[in-house]
Amino acid sequence: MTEDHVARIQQEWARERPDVDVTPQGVIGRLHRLSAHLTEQLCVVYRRFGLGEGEFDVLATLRRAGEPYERAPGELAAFTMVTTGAMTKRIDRLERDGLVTRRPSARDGRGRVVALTPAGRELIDRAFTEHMRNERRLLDELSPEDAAALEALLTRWLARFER
Amino acid sequence: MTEDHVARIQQEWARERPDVDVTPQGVIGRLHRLSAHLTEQLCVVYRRFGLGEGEFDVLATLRRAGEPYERAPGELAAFTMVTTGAMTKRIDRLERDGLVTRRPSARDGRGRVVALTPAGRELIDRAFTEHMRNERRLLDELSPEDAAALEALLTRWLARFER
DNA sequence: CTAATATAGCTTCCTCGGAAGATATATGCT
DNA sequence: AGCATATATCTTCCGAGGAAGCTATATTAG
Repeated sequence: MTEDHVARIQQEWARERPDVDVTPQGVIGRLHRLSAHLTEQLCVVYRRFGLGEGEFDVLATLRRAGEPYERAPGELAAFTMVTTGAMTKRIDRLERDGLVTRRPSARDGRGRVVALTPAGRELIDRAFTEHMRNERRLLDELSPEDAAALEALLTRWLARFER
Repeated sequence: MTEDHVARIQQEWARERPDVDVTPQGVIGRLHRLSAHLTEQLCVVYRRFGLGEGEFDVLATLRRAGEPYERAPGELAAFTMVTTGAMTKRIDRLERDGLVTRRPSARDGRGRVVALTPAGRELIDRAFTEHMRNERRLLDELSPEDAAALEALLTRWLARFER
């Protein structure tokens, strides 16, 4: 009852490798598993709209940019933490499905501008509403106090990586 | 200073979609990004030993099983949260590199037994020591109090998914 | 005992993303 | 201006995992 999967792993390591301190696993291992479970649940909603996680992320990034819903591929790659090569392929799929367009940049001859189509905007608006409903459902497994405390801790740790 | 990447995303959504409550992003978005950063850092150590994340996980699971360091492929798949098809291929690679062996199960004609070789055991013992040093380094970005509080919260939330 | 079903592992095909390099354009130095 | 370097995107090739189906063995119902 009181011991979860990660606790059992730690006990096994304590028996097999008593010379190694495995307490960091208690945080990092659980964070890793929790993230996997959450991602899996989020993908259920993405799939309902015919999207993968990558495509959803791109559409959402364009949508929240505001009118006229445009970004450079490089910006999209940086925001969504993938390489530019991966971004090219995400945009390829979205373009094929008529959700975004790609045109040369007026300012920079090397650059491209990716823009939401009306269909893309309509889809991401519906999908995002559902997505946030889904995140709310998952987060409601925690009390509001726990959620607030968790957010503060994650923010502090994350700041060490993102600057 | 006080606003991070996720906070900026939330502000943009608040402007573009004031009808949607995006507060869950504050927790789930940060958890997701943090997990990505941590995984990236952990992979640096795996790579130093010629391993990917998947192979490391398999070797570690076998190692902490204790003598004689054996598991069924299906158990390994369940423990490490991948499909049995993915596990087959991980074992293929490890077998090719001489780190594990595969033999038929004596009890169940359908089953196989995957076992660490001496080379596999030696490698994972060295890699695991380094791995925990690495996790310690990453966790030390937080104060001990914060780390303990975070572990408690993650444990509570994770329990909702793993039973 | 036989037939039906369940289970374990593997195979095939597909999607996705990373790494490295190619191409075109931009920028900075002299 | 002219050349070297930096930048933005795309291309190619490869590695890893998922989904679905295959095969062999085990288990259960009748």
